[in-house]
Amino acid sequence: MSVKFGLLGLIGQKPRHGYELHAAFTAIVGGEDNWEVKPAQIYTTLNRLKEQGLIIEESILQEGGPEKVIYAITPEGLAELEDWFLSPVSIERQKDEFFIKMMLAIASGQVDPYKILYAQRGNLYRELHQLTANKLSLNPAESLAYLMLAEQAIMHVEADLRWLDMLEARLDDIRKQPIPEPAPKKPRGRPAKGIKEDGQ
Amino acid sequence: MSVKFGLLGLIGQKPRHGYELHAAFTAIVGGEDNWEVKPAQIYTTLNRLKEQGLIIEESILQEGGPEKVIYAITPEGLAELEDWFLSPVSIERQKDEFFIKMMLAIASGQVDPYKILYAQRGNLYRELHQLTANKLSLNPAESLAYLMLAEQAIMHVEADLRWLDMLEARLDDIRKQPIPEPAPKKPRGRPAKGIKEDGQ
DNA sequence: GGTGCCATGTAACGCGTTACATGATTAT
DNA sequence: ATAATCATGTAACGCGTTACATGGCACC
Repeated sequence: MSVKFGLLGLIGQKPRHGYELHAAFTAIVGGEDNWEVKPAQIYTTLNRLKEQGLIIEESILQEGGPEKVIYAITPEGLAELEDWFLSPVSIERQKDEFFIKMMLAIASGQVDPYKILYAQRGNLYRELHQLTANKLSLNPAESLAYLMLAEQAIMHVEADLRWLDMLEARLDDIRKQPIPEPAPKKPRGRPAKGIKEDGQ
Repeated sequence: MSVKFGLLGLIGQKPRHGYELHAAFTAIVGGEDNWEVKPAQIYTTLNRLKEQGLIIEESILQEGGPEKVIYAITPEGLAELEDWFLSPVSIERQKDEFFIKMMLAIASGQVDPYKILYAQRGNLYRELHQLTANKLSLNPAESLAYLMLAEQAIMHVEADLRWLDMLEARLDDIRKQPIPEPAPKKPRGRPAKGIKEDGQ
């Protein structure tokens, strides 16, 4: 959704063409290192926006160079954009692949969970180092916004590291507990709402 | 990728059928509240795994009930699974929709950035409250793993809240800076590697 | 006979990616 | 010439979602 509304918002500021939108979007998200958007996605998203009637092809320029298809926002697009601005950003769980790996390693016994944990920690420290280097390369006098982005990424990695420490301390206890397997096949039929199944 | 390898890992433990895998996967990720996997995704992923030769249809049971298609892992599947276990989990940037909203609001002047910031903060506090309530409802004696999951989510939200505080403190300064627009159209042609373009 | 679980799918769509393909302009 | 940027797209795939569709079993 971010790309869709990002483009819509940029077109809402002033009519633009695809290539320009690609550059503007990349600039807004803090450069390619932070979020690389492929041209293909820009153009397919623009087509979808057009099909949905949120933008229209305004004109095609040639100004002594390659063709440029200029898109402009429609009243419907403006309405959707305002909705988006005012609606809260949903906080999505991060579908943690690491946790699945961990649990499967514990459950199957095929791999040492500590090995996975240490690998992850090494990875996070490497990431933290890189993020810090990147942050230090920024000039706060001219790119405060990017500095904030870098700061956010760093804070998340630091949180992950602290969490890994907690996990390590409790790993042995977790291993002792029965692996969360699906509840052992309830008897068939209709348990219904108000029924106390094998009530204690 | 998590679903793909999650299922592969579960089948690697023992042959299973789709419905069972759905239950087992849901259990491993901490229940539907944490990560709801739709049956449709299970079955389509199983088909893809089969097409890739990582699993095979082992048998079809009927045992006086509905049909069950049992899948088993292949040697190729086992090899891929081991690779997955040993490869580091890539740390993905979270494609932050909130940041885009913020930057667009600042750039366009159509919406008050503070309004968006406060809305987001309210949202995060609501989320934190819910996560905390959920955490307290867990019994550490039998679901330590889930407790760790809850803890991780809480730590992330807390980090987001601290970051929002930083952002608020600097918002006025950010607004004063020129909005990061794409670099003002470099002259055409070939700048090449070692050339100092309009060197200072 | 209805409710509800067990069990399996298909079709269409949304979003994103990789890879491929085209062509014009301009500085060297 | 050729390298590099400007500019636009298509095709195929991967992953995930929503919605739809089917049918057996068993309890009450």
